[in-house]
Amino acid sequence: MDYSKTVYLPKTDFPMKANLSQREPEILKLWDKLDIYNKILEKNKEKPSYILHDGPPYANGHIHLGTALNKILKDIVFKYKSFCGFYTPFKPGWDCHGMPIEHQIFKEIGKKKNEVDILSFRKRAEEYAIKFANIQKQEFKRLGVFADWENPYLTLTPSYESEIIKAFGELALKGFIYQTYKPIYWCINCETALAEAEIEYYEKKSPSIFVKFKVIDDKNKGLGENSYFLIWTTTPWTLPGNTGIMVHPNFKYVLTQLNNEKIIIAENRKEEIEKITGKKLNILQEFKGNELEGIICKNPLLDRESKVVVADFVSGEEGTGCVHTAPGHGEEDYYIGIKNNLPILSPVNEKGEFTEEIEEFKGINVFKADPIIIEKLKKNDSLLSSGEITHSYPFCWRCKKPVIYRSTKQWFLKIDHKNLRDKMLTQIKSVKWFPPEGENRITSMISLRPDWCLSRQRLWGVFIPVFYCKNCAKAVITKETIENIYNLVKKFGSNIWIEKKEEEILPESFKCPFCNSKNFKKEMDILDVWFDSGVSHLAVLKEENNLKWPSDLYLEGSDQHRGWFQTSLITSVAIFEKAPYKSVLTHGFVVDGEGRKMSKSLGNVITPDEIIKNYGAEILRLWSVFENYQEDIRISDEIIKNVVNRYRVIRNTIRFLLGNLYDFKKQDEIPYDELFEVDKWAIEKLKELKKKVNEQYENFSFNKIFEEIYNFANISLSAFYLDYLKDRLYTYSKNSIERKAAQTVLYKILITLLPLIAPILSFTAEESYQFLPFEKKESIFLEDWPEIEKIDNQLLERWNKFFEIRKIVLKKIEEKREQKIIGSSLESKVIIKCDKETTEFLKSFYKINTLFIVSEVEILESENFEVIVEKTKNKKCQRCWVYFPEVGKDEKYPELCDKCINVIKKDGIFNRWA
RNA sequence: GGGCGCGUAGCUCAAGGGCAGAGCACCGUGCUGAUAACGCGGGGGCUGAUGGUUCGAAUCCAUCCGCGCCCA
Repeated sequence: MDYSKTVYLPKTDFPMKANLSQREPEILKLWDKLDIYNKILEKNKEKPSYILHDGPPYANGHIHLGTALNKILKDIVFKYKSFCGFYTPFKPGWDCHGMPIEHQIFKEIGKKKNEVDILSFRKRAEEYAIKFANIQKQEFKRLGVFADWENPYLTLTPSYESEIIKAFGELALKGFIYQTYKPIYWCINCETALAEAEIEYYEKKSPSIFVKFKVIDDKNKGLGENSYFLIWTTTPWTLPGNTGIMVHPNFKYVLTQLNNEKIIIAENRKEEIEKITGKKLNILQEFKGNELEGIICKNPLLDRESKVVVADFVSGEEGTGCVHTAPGHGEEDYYIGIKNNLPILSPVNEKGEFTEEIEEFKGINVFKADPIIIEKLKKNDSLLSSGEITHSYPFCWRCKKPVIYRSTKQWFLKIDHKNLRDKMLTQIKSVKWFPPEGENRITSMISLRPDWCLSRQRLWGVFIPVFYCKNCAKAVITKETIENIYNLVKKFGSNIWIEKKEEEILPESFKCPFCNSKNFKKEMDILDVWFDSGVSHLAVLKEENNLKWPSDLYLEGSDQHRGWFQTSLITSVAIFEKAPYKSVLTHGFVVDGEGRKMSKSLGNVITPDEIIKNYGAEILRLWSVFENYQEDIRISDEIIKNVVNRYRVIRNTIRFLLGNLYDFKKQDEIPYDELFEVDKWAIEKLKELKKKVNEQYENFSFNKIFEEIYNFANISLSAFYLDYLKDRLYTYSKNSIERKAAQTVLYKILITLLPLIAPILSFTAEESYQFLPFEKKESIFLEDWPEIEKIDNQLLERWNKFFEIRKIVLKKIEEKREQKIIGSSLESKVIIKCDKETTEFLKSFYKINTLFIVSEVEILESENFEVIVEKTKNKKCQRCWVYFPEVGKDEKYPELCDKCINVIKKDGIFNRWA
């Protein structure tokens, strides 16, 4: 007869096939209906808070794998901390101003910066940013991320913008803000500043000249009369702005004889210079670059000094090793100039003409000045050689004309004011960095960073709230002006700066504090967009948002060491003398299967959307913790397949647990002491898992969390405990201690496992929670985190010894299987020969044959250890499939063993769904 | 070019001076009462390269190569 109807097989509607891309939207609806985010907050509202402050992604384009990864990791932290009972409001944000959006709008409308109406342009930019913030919001929600989606922070709202004004004002009043010249890309045709993104590089023909700078003070280096530094340049027009000569501190320089003059060049450039001059250069003296530092030369065009300074980026590949330095006409020149106190000149106006600063060339276009300058150098015998060169040169993206570096006045935040740099370095030490290398990284960046240039000659951003007195030309920023602007911006937004005239933005009858004049001109530069997000801790972490300052955690990509971590720290320490975060976690970048970054040109871009459509957001969530996120995180078809595989194993284990609990009620629970020893082993393994997983959540070691859970499900459960338990679950009497004890353990495992996986596998945890066949809450996320319990290590040790022997037994069984002597392991009889101690050890295990899943075990005392497997001579019980000697002896049930006969008598024949 | 980091099996990760390991994938196989599931067994490595320190190096040192982030 068919006894399969008489065994208690698993039963559940929880499907084996996940079908995630269809099922997830259903679960999202459930969460929406429950208003799960607010329910979680409600549950913990009296508890201590844990504030994870969301770094705002840029509101441009769709989310990509990097932003998805970032938000998923934040969501995992949010869910874990809320499970642990913290009050965890999470306010998401978007960065809305700045160049990328501005650039995009210019592309769409096909106009130049000085051709547009500022207000309508800004309106368009605003619409664009809001549109993409909303798109990304939907995309983040689809990932199963819980957040206060209805109340995000946008950096373009009046309330946020007014906080930017306030922060700038505080910094200014504390003396951190100053104004000075800095070179920027400038198009003299469009008469506008250009950002890096607006530059295109093309080949250009330029003059190539070698120029002598006469030494006027050799600082006792013994150079003697008629010594010259030889420099090379392709932009003769920048020579009037020259205030220095850079040499490499470690290069070898030589003083050489050329005709009746002495020329200093790098030794390894000598041959090249000999070619150009056609003369052999005899070495008179040698120097290391840093020995030349401080020597004073004379600018060959004007009566101005030019100081020798060292810079380790000086090239040994071209030129003379002595580099003409005009701090007003180049980025590197500028930083070197600042470092060495070289004057930063800006003798060129917006049309690209020399100003009265260089009387001789006043009104002359810089490019047209080149031949004039070359001619003058030739006349005063400063020109060694002159030629032409074709090289890569920056051009304007709009008019395609060559651009120049031009210095304009810009606003800066002084990093060394009031010991800000040192204070930041101290604060960095008090912050916990995950991984710890992050501390080192940001420390070295802060130690070296230059002052922060806050000015941008752009349209899409918050205006720098400064006025210039038309009478005395001084910049004016006072407590009163800031307060007035703050109130106006809070009410009307930053457009007010354009919409209103100066006198309407200034406090009533405001007078210049320097000269009492009443005529002002407002600053038209905007703030660096990094300033916007850099003050988010001020604008967002406020009581009115139920948040608090400082935050507990910032969690962003490792590029933010230079970006947001740093800008936030600067504003925070400058204003409050304290870091805005207690800990900072960084993750690496998403790269392809070969470790290369994703780019359109490489064609290796994978989008979150593809993964969601093909596999489900759950797979993306699992991928996010699958690898060590502290390094680069790879993604490829193979990796995704791997992730999917592991997902299936976890899902199936949950399904097996659910299926075997269909008739279990909480009151059936068997107390720990009455459980079988193997059940206690499973409980101890579960405790061990809880402890490890908890530690790893605390350390944010997400990939280890999943590995632990996976190994538990796969190795402890699937490969041993569950396999072993089938006999007890399926074949013992419905309400027997064997069966109820087993179910007790499965129940405990399941209700522990679901919270442990829920922060990561949120969809699956919720889905399976809804299938629990007993009383429960509305959502898994309203459950409590499993309590950590003391582990019985002695018991685990004892069982480790058992597993060593089991491994040998399994190997021997496999040998017999290969020899086609047995198929199912239940066909085998295991004979273990071993010493007295081991004999006693093995005999102490209850029904050890069931632990090996074999029918018979014989333990014999012997000097040598040996395991023998043979085919059992017993007959197979048709109900429990175990081979017993008594099978065939009962008249009524000749196919069954004694145990099964008793079960049938007790439970009845057709008992399966009873 | 500089700073920080990474490089161990096809993939994801361990081992941090003492026999190079796990899971997945792969191959073989069992079961048919987790069945698009589950069990068991197996093969697979010049630890990115070269040189050094050491009785002994995946591990420590140097150089190089490749990759990522940031900066120039």
